[in-house]
Amino acid sequence: MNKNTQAPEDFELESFLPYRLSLLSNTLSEGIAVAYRKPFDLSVTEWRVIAVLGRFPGLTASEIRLRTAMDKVAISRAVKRLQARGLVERSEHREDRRRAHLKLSASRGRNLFRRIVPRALEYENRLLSKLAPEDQHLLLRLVSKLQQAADSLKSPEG
Amino acid sequence: MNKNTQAPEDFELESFLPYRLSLLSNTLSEGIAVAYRKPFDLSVTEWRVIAVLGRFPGLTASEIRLRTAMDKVAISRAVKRLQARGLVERSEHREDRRRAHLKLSASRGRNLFRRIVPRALEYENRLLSKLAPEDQHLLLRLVSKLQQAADSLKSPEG
DNA sequence: TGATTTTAGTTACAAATGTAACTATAAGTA
DNA sequence: TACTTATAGTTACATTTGTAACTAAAATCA
Repeated sequence: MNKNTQAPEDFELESFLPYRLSLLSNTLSEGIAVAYRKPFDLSVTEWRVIAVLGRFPGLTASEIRLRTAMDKVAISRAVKRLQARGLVERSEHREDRRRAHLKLSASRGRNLFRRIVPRALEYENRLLSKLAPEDQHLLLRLVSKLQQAADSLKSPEG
Repeated sequence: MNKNTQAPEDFELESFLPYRLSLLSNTLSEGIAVAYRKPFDLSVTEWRVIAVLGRFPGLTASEIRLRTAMDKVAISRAVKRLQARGLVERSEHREDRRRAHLKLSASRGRNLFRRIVPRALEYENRLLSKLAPEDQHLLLRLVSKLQQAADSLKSPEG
């Protein structure tokens, strides 16, 4: 399935799937940065927090973590900064004072969200439009499959 | 091609391609780390330098950069550490004293290379073996296509 | 040839990220 | 209830990574 045989001397990094996906992911990352980092001064983590809260207002930090596989420290930092910028608000949790519900602020936060999402989607669309429609579906299906496969290898005896 | 419409409120990060590829790439990264980071104390960049020099002995740092899209500072640091550990050797460039040819040391360096490559390939194989053979080909083809697409969007008016 | 610009690679500093320890609260248990 | 353990989230520190400035050598050019 790629040029690599089992002979070490023939190993080609360029054909190695983890390397290629890492490259691709970095390229896309740079690409969408144009949608949020440059114009709105947001880090990747901050954008993800905004994206998740835009869709699911009132989540706690832990719930964001469950949804995004981001680190809890990273989330804490992102929320702190977003709050300081008046983009995110926190409110008390009724029966647990350790937690806090988070949501985009009605004006600045949600406004930002509404401006970023179309840009992000536009980038994704421009990208996918370079593939034939059937390839677009295939790609997403295979990415899902591969993610499953990779996850299963993490647990003992995948 | 995914669940995202143009309505911001419906945006689902989980369906957003750049996000999914970033997740996938991170999962694979952790996965192959078992092949080189834990057992041999190598960073991703260090492993890449070793991989490239294993295949193409005598490259200069700039040539490594051209082949791998890694940053020149990152390469410089990786080479420095690998050299200190006796894994990489440098030799003078005949007609340009700014450059240096790099290669794995005959014993320790090449030895390491020969031990890592099978582990890396084994991980890749285990991963790909979870996909049907025709899906394996498809995946690699689509990754290539998408990389091309992403690259073309970087230059003015892709 | 001498002056200027480019290139290879390194060093120094700043910013981002990861890891561990910590605080506060809640839950479990005896 | 008192005591122990677990959880949510933060803070502090170490490590990694990125950016800019720098050094040395080579190439260009007048």
